[in-house]
Amino acid sequence: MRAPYGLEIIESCLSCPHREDRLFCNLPPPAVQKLAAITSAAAYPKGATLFVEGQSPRGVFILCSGRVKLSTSSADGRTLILRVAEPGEVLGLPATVTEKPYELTADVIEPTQANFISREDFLRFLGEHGEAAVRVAQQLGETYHSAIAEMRTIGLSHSAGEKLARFLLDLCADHDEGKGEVKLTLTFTHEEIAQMIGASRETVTRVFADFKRRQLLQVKGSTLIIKNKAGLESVVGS
Amino acid sequence: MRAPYGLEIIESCLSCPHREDRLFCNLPPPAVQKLAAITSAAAYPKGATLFVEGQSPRGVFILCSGRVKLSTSSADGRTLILRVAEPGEVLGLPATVTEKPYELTADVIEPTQANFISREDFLRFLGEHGEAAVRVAQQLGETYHSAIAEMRTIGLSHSAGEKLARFLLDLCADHDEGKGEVKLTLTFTHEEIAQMIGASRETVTRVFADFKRRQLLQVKGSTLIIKNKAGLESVVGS
DNA sequence: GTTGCAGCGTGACGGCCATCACAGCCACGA
DNA sequence: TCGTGGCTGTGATGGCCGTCACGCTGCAAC
Repeated sequence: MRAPYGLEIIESCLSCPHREDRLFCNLPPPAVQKLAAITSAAAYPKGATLFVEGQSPRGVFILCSGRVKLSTSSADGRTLILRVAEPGEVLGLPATVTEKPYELTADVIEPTQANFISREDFLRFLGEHGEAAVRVAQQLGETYHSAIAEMRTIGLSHSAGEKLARFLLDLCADHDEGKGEVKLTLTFTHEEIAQMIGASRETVTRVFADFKRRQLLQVKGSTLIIKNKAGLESVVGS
Repeated sequence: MRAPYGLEIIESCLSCPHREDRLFCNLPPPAVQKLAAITSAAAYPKGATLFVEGQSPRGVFILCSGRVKLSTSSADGRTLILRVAEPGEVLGLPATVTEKPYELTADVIEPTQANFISREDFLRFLGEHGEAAVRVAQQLGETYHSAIAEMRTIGLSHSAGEKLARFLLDLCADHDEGKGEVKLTLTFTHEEIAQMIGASRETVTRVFADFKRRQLLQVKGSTLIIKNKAGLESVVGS
């Protein structure tokens, strides 16, 4: 799935395979050059933290490879995971453009390479290149969309089963458009899923067991097979 | 609070008192003129609907006066209210810039006057005026912020009391920075509050009763007095 | 007036689920 | 080879809160 990037990617992450379909593709050459000039690349090990909720924004991170968990947590230690960012996404954008504190915490869960652009440079760049600002607005709109989707799975369902079903169907939608039977690799622990859907770890385990019993899905190691998508959908609409 | 606008506001809503601190203030004169040219004003009665979740985006609405409820709802009739937009806000922005369906439904709850700009005109305008695109990005960032805040009140709390306390404290933060005792007018029914915090109407009633009993707040008609803000905060952090 | 309706207050009941507690299991390293 | 730590599975328990049901108030229309 993801290419085994060598170190050279650090030199020029702008040439990574994700750029063509992402934020700053197809900008006029001078803009791309300017962007390259203010960009600095770095590698982050698993467990590293790009930024923390409440910090004043240092700038944006453009993900080249790896995966980053975006979460918020309350004083008493409860955590809510909003989403897991994949290569090509830009992190810290809302906080940077509004110049308000980061609203989320970004933790690396798979070794990651990312380009960093400082707030000052980034804002100046946006001011000088209107086309880029439009792209930024679009990306923000999409981020907002996904936040709303998350709100729906958490806020509009009474039962934990409903929430998990919604979550799994969202996964399907992202990864595959298969009709009858969808196979995907589950890269989350029950604990993490629990924090994404607002439930307890034990409940996730139990609901999974229930779904297996009802032949809705099947788990082999870390691969998960949705046997009956329609069944899951009926769980949602119960 | 809000001035009793006459009909002339429909002619030139751009001169309404909210524009100076909002989206398209301080743009260079040519941009403002262009904006005025593509803007059309209209009045909407209580109960009207500006747009519906799932519709393909027609354009953006700039609120001049009135209040508009932004909500999403599930197949089985449950409704989640995300927020209530006040004069000066721009509605439909994320959907319009991403050219994806509106993700929310906008219902007028107080007679409203709004400026409309069609999607085509708006996108062309953004492309031609980079400064405006930057403003749009900022507004989107702030909308995102508030969505995250909402997620926290719904997702990070176990008890309904916690959710209501969070909700009330957010209200305080918006309207007043008083330290000890905050007075504000509650323009929502229990039902609506329930839909905002993801609870049932009866639970909201009961929790309010509980808070009154514990001297945390006091209700007289439609005015609500937070007697003990610290107390509410301790409810949140329980 | 009175009729209707929208919103609020309150009791009873039952189910879902968070929590605690513990037991297997697997990978990994000493 | 044995520990150790992270993850998963499962039972028992209790409490919160959603739901149903009903009564109350206040307001507006006729």
